[in-house]
Amino acid sequence: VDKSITATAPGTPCAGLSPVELDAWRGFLRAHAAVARRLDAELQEHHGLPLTSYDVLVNLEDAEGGRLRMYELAGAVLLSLSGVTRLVDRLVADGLVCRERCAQDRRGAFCVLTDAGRARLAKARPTHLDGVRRLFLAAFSTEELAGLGTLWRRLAP
Amino acid sequence: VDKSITATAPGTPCAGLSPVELDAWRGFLRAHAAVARRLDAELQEHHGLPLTSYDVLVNLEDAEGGRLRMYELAGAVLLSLSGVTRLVDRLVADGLVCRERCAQDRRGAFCVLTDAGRARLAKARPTHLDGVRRLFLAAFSTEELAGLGTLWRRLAP
DNA sequence: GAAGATTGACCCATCAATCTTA
DNA sequence: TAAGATTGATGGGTCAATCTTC
Repeated sequence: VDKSITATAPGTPCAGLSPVELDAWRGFLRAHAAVARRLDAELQEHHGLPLTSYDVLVNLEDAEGGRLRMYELAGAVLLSLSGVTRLVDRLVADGLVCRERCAQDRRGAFCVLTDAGRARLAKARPTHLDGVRRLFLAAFSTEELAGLGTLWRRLAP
Repeated sequence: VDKSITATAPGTPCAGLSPVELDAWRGFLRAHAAVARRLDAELQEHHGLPLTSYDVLVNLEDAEGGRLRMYELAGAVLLSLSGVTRLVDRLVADGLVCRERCAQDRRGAFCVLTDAGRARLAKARPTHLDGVRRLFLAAFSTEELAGLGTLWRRLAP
């Protein structure tokens, strides 16, 4: 019997992954690590802006009135609520956003993009988009990108 | 002219991404964040083992003699050298690995899998593999997985 | 001097507990 | 009591500087 695929010791209560599965999975992990690392480094070097901070600015600019509730921001940037609190603390210190108490529900707070934040984002965006194209998009055809898009949609939320 | 694709203000020195590009890129980021988060949580809950620690144990077991130089380990788990030093510190404290000075080159150090580490890995592996299958592999056909594998190979190292 | 690895200072994120307002 | 957000404690990571051995 050919055991070359699993390389699992006899008696092990689980079978290993096939080469195809391994390549898809490990490649996915390596791809993410490599691209995210370099994008963050480039953004940091040229604009003093970590990737997560950039992500916050982008989401605020896309939002109505340049403002988002803290919990909305957390959902948008894939961070915990407390993580967003700290992140916004830093951005406030840098003058890129400000907080605004919510008028109707005084428990709530908005995070609002400042003019300085908008300006910084405008400068950083070309760097970031260039990086995404160069390090990720450029490797694939339009059809392949469309394929990837549909594949991602299948993963459970 | 149809500007609906870019949504970029006039005068902006870069064009935005197309919907197809956005779906492929953002989906990639969300997919990674979601899957990695849950895998780490499951491993941590059932075996008290973070994903990076698990990754170290796997790489050691695959290696000749269950041992790897620190710099080799760093390359394998996609961490900086100092990051690996800290990580191995923790694993040594847990008794899952031990350090061994290199005989030929006394600057170097090996990280060696202990029996306890091997045992812990054997228990954790089914949980991890099940998670990878359930949260990632199960969403795709074999052909699609093979496709993903070839796509990842195109990204620059 | 350079390679292999560690350490010190610091950055960034999470969970659980907390504070405030509804 | 519950919802929105922040805080304290802690885990885990990076870079730059350092120590040892080649």
